[in-house]
Amino acid sequence: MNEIKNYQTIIMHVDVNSAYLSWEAARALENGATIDYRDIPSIVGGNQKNRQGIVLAKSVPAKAYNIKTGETVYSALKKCPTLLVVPPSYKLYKKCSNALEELLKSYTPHVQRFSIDEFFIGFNGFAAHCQNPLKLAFQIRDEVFEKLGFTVNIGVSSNKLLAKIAGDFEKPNKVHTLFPEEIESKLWPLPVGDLYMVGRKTLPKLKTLGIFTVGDLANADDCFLKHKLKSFGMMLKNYARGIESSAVCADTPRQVKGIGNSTTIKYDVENRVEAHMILLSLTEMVGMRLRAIKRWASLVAVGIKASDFSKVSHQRKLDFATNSTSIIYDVGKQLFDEVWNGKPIRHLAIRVADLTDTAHYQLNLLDGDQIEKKRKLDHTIDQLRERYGQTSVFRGAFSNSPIAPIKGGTADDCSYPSMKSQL
DNA sequence: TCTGGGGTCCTAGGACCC
DNA sequence: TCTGGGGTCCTAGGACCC
Repeated sequence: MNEIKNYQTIIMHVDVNSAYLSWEAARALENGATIDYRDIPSIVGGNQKNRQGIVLAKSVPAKAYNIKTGETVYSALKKCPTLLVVPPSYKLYKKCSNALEELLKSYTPHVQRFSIDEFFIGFNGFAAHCQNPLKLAFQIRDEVFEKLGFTVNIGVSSNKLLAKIAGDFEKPNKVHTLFPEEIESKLWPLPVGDLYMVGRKTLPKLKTLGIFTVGDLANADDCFLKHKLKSFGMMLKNYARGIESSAVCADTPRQVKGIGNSTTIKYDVENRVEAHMILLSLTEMVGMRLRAIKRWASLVAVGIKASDFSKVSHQRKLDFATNSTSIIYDVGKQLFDEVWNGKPIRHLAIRVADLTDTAHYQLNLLDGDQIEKKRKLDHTIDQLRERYGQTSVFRGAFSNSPIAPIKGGTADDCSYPSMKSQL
Protein backbone atom coordinates (compact mmCIF):
# COMPACT_ATOMS: atom_id res chain seq x y z
CA MET A 1 0.00 0.00 0.00
CA ASN A 2 2.46 2.62 -1.07
CA GLU A 3 0.10 4.48 -3.30
CA ILE A 4 -3.14 5.79 -1.95
CA LYS A 5 -5.38 7.67 -4.30
CA ASN A 6 -6.38 11.17 -3.38
CA TYR A 7 -9.67 10.83 -1.63
CA GLN A 8 -11.50 13.94 -0.54
CA THR A 9 -12.41 12.33 2.72
CA ILE A 10 -10.65 9.63 4.66
CA ILE A 11 -12.76 7.71 7.12
CA MET A 12 -11.42 5.42 9.78
CA HIS A 13 -13.28 2.88 11.87
CA VAL A 14 -11.78 2.36 15.31
CA ASP A 15 -12.87 -0.85 17.01
CA VAL A 16 -11.67 -1.99 20.44
CA ASN A 17 -10.45 -5.59 20.28
CA SER A 18 -12.60 -7.85 22.51
CA ALA A 19 -13.73 -4.64 24.17
CA TYR A 20 -15.22 -5.79 27.47
CA LEU A 21 -12.48 -8.32 28.02
CA SER A 22 -9.67 -5.91 27.13
CA TRP A 23 -11.08 -3.32 29.45
CA GLU A 24 -11.38 -5.79 32.31
CA ALA A 25 -7.81 -6.94 31.64
CA ALA A 26 -6.44 -3.41 31.59
CA ARG A 27 -8.18 -2.58 34.87
CA ALA A 28 -6.98 -5.80 36.52
CA LEU A 29 -3.39 -5.03 35.53
CA GLU A 30 -3.71 -1.53 36.92
CA ASN A 31 -4.98 -3.03 40.16
CA GLY A 32 -1.91 -5.22 40.40
CA ALA A 33 -3.02 -8.45 38.74
CA THR A 34 -0.12 -10.63 37.71
CA ILE A 35 -1.80 -12.16 34.68
CA ASP A 36 -3.23 -10.46 31.65
CA TYR A 37 -6.69 -11.93 30.92
CA ARG A 38 -5.95 -11.41 27.24
CA ASP A 39 -3.16 -14.00 27.41
CA ILE A 40 -5.27 -16.84 28.84
CA PRO A 41 -8.59 -18.42 27.87
CA SER A 42 -11.06 -15.98 29.43
CA ILE A 43 -14.44 -14.43 28.82
CA VAL A 44 -16.69 -11.71 30.15
CA GLY A 45 -19.95 -13.48 30.82
CA GLY A 46 -23.26 -13.07 32.58
CA ASN A 47 -24.32 -14.84 35.76
CA GLN A 48 -25.62 -18.37 35.15
CA LYS A 49 -27.55 -18.46 38.42
CA ASN A 50 -29.48 -15.38 37.33
CA ARG A 51 -30.06 -17.06 33.96
CA GLN A 52 -28.05 -14.39 32.21
CA GLY A 53 -25.17 -16.69 31.40
CA ILE A 54 -24.03 -15.83 27.91
CA VAL A 55 -20.59 -14.94 26.58
CA LEU A 56 -20.28 -11.16 26.05
CA ALA A 57 -16.60 -11.08 25.03
CA LYS A 58 -13.75 -13.56 24.71
CA SER A 59 -9.95 -13.50 24.65
CA VAL A 60 -7.95 -14.69 21.65
CA PRO A 61 -6.90 -17.88 23.52
CA ALA A 62 -10.59 -18.52 24.34
CA LYS A 63 -11.40 -18.16 20.66
CA ALA A 64 -8.96 -21.00 19.98
CA TYR A 65 -11.34 -23.25 21.93
CA ASN A 66 -14.06 -22.29 19.46
CA ILE A 67 -15.86 -20.24 22.08
CA LYS A 68 -18.24 -17.77 20.44
CA THR A 69 -19.79 -14.52 21.59
CA GLY A 70 -23.44 -15.10 22.44
CA GLU A 71 -23.14 -18.76 23.37
CA THR A 72 -23.91 -19.90 26.90
CA VAL A 73 -21.26 -19.71 29.58
CA TYR A 74 -22.18 -23.31 30.34
CA SER A 75 -21.25 -24.44 26.86
CA ALA A 76 -18.08 -22.30 26.88
CA LEU A 77 -16.98 -23.98 30.12
CA LYS A 78 -17.56 -27.37 28.55
CA LYS A 79 -15.23 -26.42 25.71
CA CYS A 80 -12.61 -25.13 28.14
CA PRO A 81 -13.01 -26.13 31.82
CA THR A 82 -10.18 -23.84 32.95
CA LEU A 83 -11.84 -20.80 31.37
CA LEU A 84 -11.74 -17.64 33.49
CA VAL A 85 -15.20 -16.06 33.65
CA VAL A 86 -15.25 -12.36 34.54
CA PRO A 87 -18.60 -10.70 35.36
CA PRO A 88 -19.43 -7.58 33.34
CA SER A 89 -19.06 -4.06 34.79
CA TYR A 90 -20.79 -1.64 32.47
CA LYS A 91 -19.72 1.49 34.29
CA LEU A 92 -16.09 0.66 33.55
CA TYR A 93 -16.91 0.11 29.88
CA LYS A 94 -18.64 3.46 29.62
CA LYS A 95 -15.62 5.14 31.19
CA CYS A 96 -13.16 3.44 28.85
CA SER A 97 -15.35 4.29 25.89
CA ASN A 98 -15.45 7.96 26.90
CA ALA A 99 -11.68 8.03 27.34
CA LEU A 100 -11.22 6.64 23.84
CA GLU A 101 -13.63 9.21 22.44
CA GLU A 102 -11.64 12.04 24.04
CA LEU A 103 -8.38 10.74 22.64
CA LEU A 104 -9.84 10.48 19.14
CA LYS A 105 -11.19 14.00 19.39
CA SER A 106 -7.63 15.26 19.81
CA TYR A 107 -7.08 14.15 16.19
CA THR A 108 -10.28 15.43 14.59
CA PRO A 109 -13.60 16.93 15.65
CA HIS A 110 -15.35 14.49 13.32
CA VAL A 111 -15.80 11.65 15.76
CA GLN A 112 -18.96 9.55 15.67
CA ARG A 113 -19.67 7.04 18.37
CA PHE A 114 -21.24 4.03 16.72
CA SER A 115 -21.52 1.78 19.74
CA ILE A 116 -19.79 1.50 23.08
CA ASP A 117 -16.63 0.17 21.45
CA GLU A 118 -16.72 1.52 17.90
CA PHE A 119 -16.08 4.96 16.48
CA PHE A 120 -15.93 6.49 13.05
CA ILE A 121 -13.53 9.38 12.55
CA GLY A 122 -13.36 11.55 9.46
CA PHE A 123 -10.58 13.65 7.93
CA ASN A 124 -11.22 16.10 5.14
CA GLY A 125 -8.77 17.32 2.55
CA PHE A 126 -6.10 14.78 3.27
CA ALA A 127 -4.14 15.45 0.10
CA ALA A 128 -3.83 19.08 1.06
CA HIS A 129 -2.02 18.08 4.23
CA CYS A 130 0.34 15.79 2.31
CA GLN A 131 -0.10 13.24 5.00
CA ASN A 132 -0.30 9.52 4.72
CA PRO A 133 -3.54 8.22 6.24
CA LEU A 134 -1.95 4.88 7.05
CA LYS A 135 0.80 6.51 9.06
CA LEU A 136 -1.81 8.45 10.97
CA ALA A 137 -3.83 5.31 11.66
CA PHE A 138 -0.77 3.58 13.11
CA GLN A 139 -0.07 6.62 15.23
CA ILE A 140 -3.60 6.59 16.65
CA ARG A 141 -3.44 2.87 17.30
CA ASP A 142 -0.15 3.21 19.19
CA GLU A 143 -1.27 6.18 21.20
CA VAL A 144 -4.45 4.39 22.31
CA PHE A 145 -2.37 1.50 23.58
CA GLU A 146 0.22 3.67 25.32
CA LYS A 147 -2.26 5.96 27.01
CA LEU A 148 -5.26 3.70 27.59
CA GLY A 149 -3.77 0.22 27.76
CA PHE A 150 -5.92 -1.60 25.21
CA THR A 151 -5.57 -2.42 21.53
CA VAL A 152 -7.76 -1.35 18.66
CA ASN A 153 -8.21 -2.33 15.04
CA ILE A 154 -8.40 0.55 12.61
CA GLY A 155 -10.02 0.27 9.19
CA VAL A 156 -9.16 2.99 6.67
CA SER A 157 -11.20 3.87 3.60
CA SER A 158 -13.26 6.52 1.85
CA ASN A 159 -16.63 5.60 3.35
CA LYS A 160 -17.95 4.23 6.63
CA LEU A 161 -19.02 0.84 5.34
CA LEU A 162 -15.65 0.01 3.79
CA ALA A 163 -13.78 1.35 6.82
CA LYS A 164 -15.86 -0.84 9.09
CA ILE A 165 -15.31 -3.94 6.99
CA ALA A 166 -11.57 -3.20 6.86
CA GLY A 167 -11.48 -2.93 10.64
CA ASP A 168 -12.92 -6.45 10.78
CA PHE A 169 -10.02 -8.01 8.88
CA GLU A 170 -7.27 -9.71 10.89
CA LYS A 171 -7.24 -8.88 14.63
CA PRO A 172 -6.00 -7.73 17.10
CA ASN A 173 -4.00 -4.50 17.02
CA LYS A 174 -4.04 -4.15 13.23
CA VAL A 175 -4.54 -1.42 10.68
CA HIS A 176 -6.13 -2.34 7.34
CA THR A 177 -7.26 -0.42 4.29
CA LEU A 178 -10.18 -1.20 2.01
CA PHE A 179 -10.33 1.48 -0.64
CA PRO A 180 -12.75 1.19 -3.56
CA GLU A 181 -9.96 0.01 -5.85
CA GLU A 182 -9.27 -2.87 -3.44
CA ILE A 183 -12.85 -4.16 -3.29
CA GLU A 184 -12.43 -6.83 -5.95
CA SER A 185 -9.26 -8.27 -4.48
CA LYS A 186 -9.94 -7.89 -0.74
CA LEU A 187 -13.71 -7.94 -0.31
CA TRP A 188 -15.19 -10.09 -3.03
CA PRO A 189 -13.37 -13.34 -2.15
CA LEU A 190 -14.77 -13.25 1.42
CA PRO A 191 -17.64 -15.51 2.47
CA VAL A 192 -20.89 -13.56 2.15
CA GLY A 193 -21.57 -14.03 5.87
CA ASP A 194 -18.74 -11.58 6.58
CA LEU A 195 -20.70 -8.73 5.02
CA TYR A 196 -22.33 -6.18 7.31
CA MET A 197 -26.06 -6.99 7.73
CA VAL A 198 -25.80 -10.60 6.57
CA GLY A 199 -26.86 -12.36 9.74
CA ARG A 200 -28.01 -15.72 11.01
CA LYS A 201 -31.17 -15.88 8.91
CA THR A 202 -30.01 -14.23 5.71
CA LEU A 203 -26.89 -16.35 5.25
CA PRO A 204 -28.69 -19.65 4.55
CA LYS A 205 -31.13 -17.81 2.28
CA LEU A 206 -28.27 -16.43 0.20
CA LYS A 207 -26.62 -19.84 0.04
CA THR A 208 -29.84 -21.35 -1.28
CA LEU A 209 -29.73 -18.73 -4.02
CA GLY A 210 -26.23 -19.82 -4.97
CA ILE A 211 -24.57 -16.80 -3.38
CA PHE A 212 -21.57 -17.85 -1.33
CA THR A 213 -19.07 -15.01 -1.54
CA VAL A 214 -19.41 -11.23 -1.33
CA GLY A 215 -18.41 -11.19 -5.00
CA ASP A 216 -21.33 -13.49 -5.90
CA LEU A 217 -23.65 -10.99 -4.22
CA ALA A 218 -22.02 -7.99 -5.87
CA ASN A 219 -22.58 -9.55 -9.27
CA ALA A 220 -26.02 -11.02 -8.68
CA ASP A 221 -28.92 -9.97 -10.89
CA ASP A 222 -30.94 -7.00 -9.57
CA CYS A 223 -34.36 -8.38 -10.47
CA PHE A 224 -33.54 -11.75 -8.98
CA LEU A 225 -32.38 -10.18 -5.68
CA LYS A 226 -35.37 -7.84 -5.49
CA HIS A 227 -37.70 -10.72 -6.13
CA LYS A 228 -36.14 -12.90 -3.45
CA LEU A 229 -35.17 -10.37 -0.75
CA LYS A 230 -37.09 -7.19 -1.55
CA SER A 231 -35.33 -3.90 -0.84
CA PHE A 232 -33.04 -5.61 1.66
CA GLY A 233 -31.49 -7.55 -1.22
CA MET A 234 -30.59 -4.38 -3.08
CA MET A 235 -29.13 -2.81 0.02
CA LEU A 236 -26.94 -5.87 0.51
CA LYS A 237 -25.82 -5.76 -3.11
CA ASN A 238 -24.84 -2.13 -2.70
CA TYR A 239 -22.87 -3.04 0.40
CA ALA A 240 -21.15 -5.84 -1.50
CA ARG A 241 -20.08 -3.23 -4.06
CA GLY A 242 -18.87 -0.90 -1.33
CA ILE A 243 -21.58 1.66 -2.03
CA GLU A 244 -22.51 3.68 1.04
CA SER A 245 -22.40 7.41 1.53
CA SER A 246 -23.58 8.44 5.00
CA ALA A 247 -21.59 11.15 6.74
CA VAL A 248 -19.60 10.91 9.94
CA CYS A 249 -22.08 12.79 12.08
CA ALA A 250 -20.29 14.17 15.10
CA ASP A 251 -22.31 17.09 16.33
CA THR A 252 -25.73 15.87 15.39
CA PRO A 253 -26.21 12.60 17.18
CA ARG A 254 -29.35 11.00 15.88
CA GLN A 255 -32.40 11.53 18.00
CA VAL A 256 -33.30 8.44 19.93
CA LYS A 257 -36.42 6.81 18.53
CA GLY A 258 -37.47 4.89 21.61
CA ILE A 259 -36.43 3.92 25.10
CA GLY A 260 -36.90 0.48 26.55
CA ASN A 261 -35.78 -1.68 29.41
CA SER A 262 -36.07 -5.40 29.89
CA THR A 263 -34.93 -8.06 32.29
CA THR A 264 -34.54 -11.78 32.54
CA ILE A 265 -35.95 -12.78 35.90
CA LYS A 266 -34.01 -15.16 38.15
CA TYR A 267 -37.00 -17.50 38.34
CA ASP A 268 -40.18 -18.01 36.35
CA VAL A 269 -42.91 -15.62 37.38
CA GLU A 270 -46.34 -17.16 37.41
CA ASN A 271 -48.51 -14.55 39.03
CA ARG A 272 -49.89 -11.38 37.61
CA VAL A 273 -49.19 -9.10 40.56
CA GLU A 274 -45.54 -10.04 40.65
CA ALA A 275 -45.26 -9.48 36.90
CA HIS A 276 -46.79 -6.03 37.41
CA MET A 277 -44.17 -5.20 40.03
CA ILE A 278 -41.35 -6.10 37.67
CA LEU A 279 -42.97 -4.02 34.96
CA LEU A 280 -43.12 -1.13 37.41
CA SER A 281 -39.44 -1.46 38.29
CA LEU A 282 -38.59 -1.35 34.58
CA THR A 283 -40.98 1.54 33.96
CA GLU A 284 -39.27 3.58 36.68
CA MET A 285 -36.08 3.50 34.64
CA VAL A 286 -37.81 4.13 31.32
CA GLY A 287 -39.60 7.17 32.79
CA MET A 288 -36.43 8.56 34.33
CA ARG A 289 -34.52 8.19 31.06
CA LEU A 290 -37.34 9.78 29.10
CA ARG A 291 -37.51 12.78 31.45
CA ALA A 292 -33.72 13.07 31.47
CA ILE A 293 -33.74 13.77 27.72
CA LYS A 294 -36.84 15.96 28.05
CA ARG A 295 -39.02 13.98 25.70
CA TRP A 296 -42.56 12.60 25.76
CA ALA A 297 -43.83 9.33 24.32
CA SER A 298 -47.12 8.40 22.71
CA LEU A 299 -46.54 4.70 22.20
CA VAL A 300 -46.13 2.08 24.91
CA ALA A 301 -45.17 -1.53 24.21
CA VAL A 302 -44.80 -4.54 26.46
CA GLY A 303 -42.96 -7.76 25.65
CA ILE A 304 -43.12 -11.12 27.38
CA LYS A 305 -40.79 -14.08 26.91
CA ALA A 306 -42.16 -17.27 28.42
CA SER A 307 -40.06 -20.01 30.01
CA ASP A 308 -40.42 -22.00 26.77
CA PHE A 309 -38.89 -18.96 24.96
CA SER A 310 -42.08 -18.18 23.10
CA LYS A 311 -42.55 -14.43 22.77
CA VAL A 312 -45.50 -12.10 22.59
CA SER A 313 -45.63 -8.34 22.37
CA HIS A 314 -48.41 -5.85 22.59
CA GLN A 315 -48.38 -2.13 21.99
CA ARG A 316 -50.74 0.80 22.04
CA LYS A 317 -50.64 4.20 20.47
CA LEU A 318 -51.89 6.86 22.87
CA ASP A 319 -53.73 9.95 21.79
CA PHE A 320 -51.53 11.98 24.10
CA ALA A 321 -47.81 12.10 24.86
CA THR A 322 -46.50 11.51 28.34
CA ASN A 323 -43.35 10.95 30.34
CA SER A 324 -45.09 10.15 33.58
CA THR A 325 -43.93 6.93 35.19
CA SER A 326 -47.37 6.20 36.59
CA ILE A 327 -49.19 6.75 33.29
CA ILE A 328 -46.70 4.63 31.33
CA TYR A 329 -47.02 1.97 34.01
CA ASP A 330 -50.83 2.00 33.89
CA VAL A 331 -50.79 1.48 30.14
CA GLY A 332 -48.08 -1.18 30.40
CA LYS A 333 -50.02 -3.07 33.05
CA GLN A 334 -53.11 -3.02 30.89
CA LEU A 335 -51.18 -4.23 27.84
CA PHE A 336 -49.67 -7.02 29.92
CA ASP A 337 -53.08 -8.17 31.18
CA GLU A 338 -54.50 -8.14 27.66
CA VAL A 339 -51.81 -10.35 26.20
CA TRP A 340 -50.43 -12.65 28.91
CA ASN A 341 -51.57 -16.20 28.29
CA GLY A 342 -50.66 -17.47 31.75
CA LYS A 343 -47.40 -19.18 30.73
CA PRO A 344 -44.56 -18.92 33.27
CA ILE A 345 -42.61 -15.75 32.49
CA ARG A 346 -38.84 -15.68 31.98
CA HIS A 347 -38.33 -12.16 30.66
CA LEU A 348 -40.29 -8.90 30.67
CA ALA A 349 -39.81 -5.74 28.63
CA ILE A 350 -41.37 -2.32 28.42
CA ARG A 351 -40.57 0.27 25.83
CA VAL A 352 -41.85 3.66 24.75
CA ALA A 353 -41.61 5.22 21.31
CA ASP A 354 -43.12 7.89 19.04
CA LEU A 355 -41.20 10.50 20.98
CA THR A 356 -41.98 14.20 20.82
CA ASP A 357 -40.38 17.34 22.21
CA THR A 358 -43.52 18.59 23.88
CA ALA A 359 -46.19 17.14 26.07
CA HIS A 360 -49.72 17.07 24.77
CA TYR A 361 -52.39 15.77 26.99
CA GLN A 362 -55.82 14.46 26.48
CA LEU A 363 -57.59 16.70 28.89
CA ASN A 364 -60.74 14.69 29.29
CA LEU A 365 -58.68 11.74 30.51
CA LEU A 366 -56.90 13.49 33.31
CA ASP A 367 -57.58 16.89 34.69
CA GLY A 368 -54.87 19.48 34.80
CA ASP A 369 -54.39 19.13 38.55
CA GLN A 370 -53.66 15.44 38.33
CA ILE A 371 -51.21 15.95 35.50
CA GLU A 372 -49.39 18.64 37.41
CA LYS A 373 -49.29 16.45 40.51
CA LYS A 374 -47.79 13.53 38.62
CA ARG A 375 -45.26 15.80 36.95
CA LYS A 376 -44.13 17.28 40.23
CA LEU A 377 -43.88 13.88 41.87
CA ASP A 378 -41.73 12.46 39.05
CA HIS A 379 -39.56 15.56 39.09
CA THR A 380 -39.00 15.39 42.84
CA ILE A 381 -38.17 11.69 42.75
CA ASP A 382 -35.74 12.19 39.85
CA GLN A 383 -33.95 14.89 41.82
CA LEU A 384 -33.71 12.81 44.98
CA ARG A 385 -32.39 9.86 43.05
CA GLU A 386 -29.83 12.00 41.34
CA ARG A 387 -28.66 13.41 44.63
CA TYR A 388 -28.88 10.42 46.94
CA GLY A 389 -28.74 7.47 44.59
CA GLN A 390 -31.24 5.36 42.76
CA THR A 391 -32.39 3.39 45.75
CA SER A 392 -33.01 6.46 47.90
CA VAL A 393 -36.65 6.60 46.87
CA PHE A 394 -38.83 3.72 45.86
CA ARG A 395 -42.46 2.79 45.85
CA GLY A 396 -44.01 1.25 48.94
CA ALA A 397 -45.03 -1.82 46.96
CA PHE A 398 -41.39 -2.86 46.85
CA SER A 399 -40.61 -2.50 50.54
CA ASN A 400 -41.29 -6.14 51.47
CA SER A 401 -40.46 -7.63 48.15
CA PRO A 402 -37.44 -9.42 46.74
CA ILE A 403 -37.95 -7.52 43.49
CA ALA A 404 -35.53 -4.67 42.86
CA PRO A 405 -37.40 -1.35 42.81
CA ILE A 406 -35.58 -0.12 39.71
CA LYS A 407 -34.25 -2.31 36.96
CA GLY A 408 -32.63 -1.86 33.60
CA GLY A 409 -30.36 0.35 31.52
CA THR A 410 -28.81 3.55 32.67
CA ALA A 411 -30.38 6.97 32.42
CA ASP A 412 -27.14 8.86 31.81
CA ASP A 413 -26.34 6.51 29.04
CA CYS A 414 -28.51 7.59 26.15
CA SER A 415 -26.14 10.16 24.75
CA TYR A 416 -25.13 8.10 21.77
CA PRO A 417 -27.23 6.32 19.20
CA SER A 418 -26.85 2.59 19.21
CA MET A 419 -26.66 0.41 16.13
CA LYS A 420 -28.92 1.12 13.24
CA SER A 421 -29.26 -0.79 10.04
CA GLN A 422 -28.06 2.12 7.96
CA LEU A 423 -24.66 3.37 8.86
C1' DT B 1 -29.61 -24.16 24.43
C1' DC B 2 -28.50 -24.29 30.72
C1' DT B 3 -30.03 -19.15 25.17
C1' DG B 4 -28.67 -10.82 27.81
C1' DG B 5 -30.03 -6.20 27.06
C1' DG B 6 -29.92 -2.11 24.47
C1' DG B 7 -31.39 -0.42 20.08
C1' DT B 8 -33.23 0.39 14.62
C1' DC B 9 -35.71 -0.77 10.59
C1' DC B 10 -38.83 -3.52 7.58
C1' DT B 11 -42.96 -6.15 6.27
C1' DA B 12 -47.46 -8.23 6.27
C1' DG B 13 -52.05 -7.98 7.35
C1' DG B 14 -56.14 -5.76 9.04
C1' DA B 15 -59.04 -1.64 9.88
C1' DC B 16 -60.75 2.24 8.00
C1' DC B 17 -61.66 5.92 4.65
C1' DC B 18 -63.10 7.67 0.15
C1' DT C 1 -73.84 -7.41 -1.60
C1' DC C 2 -72.09 -13.20 -4.18
C1' DT C 3 -68.33 -5.88 -3.15
C1' DG C 4 -63.22 -2.56 -6.56
C1' DG C 5 -59.09 -0.22 -5.58
C1' DG C 6 -55.94 2.94 -3.48
C1' DG C 7 -54.15 5.18 0.48
C1' DT C 8 -53.02 5.59 5.41
C1' DC C 9 -52.60 4.12 9.99
C1' DC C 10 -51.85 0.65 13.41
C1' DT C 11 -50.05 -3.69 15.26
C1' DA C 12 -47.22 -7.97 15.67
C1' DG C 13 -43.36 -10.16 14.53
C1' DG C 14 -38.91 -10.71 12.76
C1' DA C 15 -34.42 -9.32 10.94
C1' DC C 16 -30.11 -7.02 11.99
C1' DC C 17 -26.36 -4.63 14.91
C1' DC C 18 -23.15 -4.42 19.25
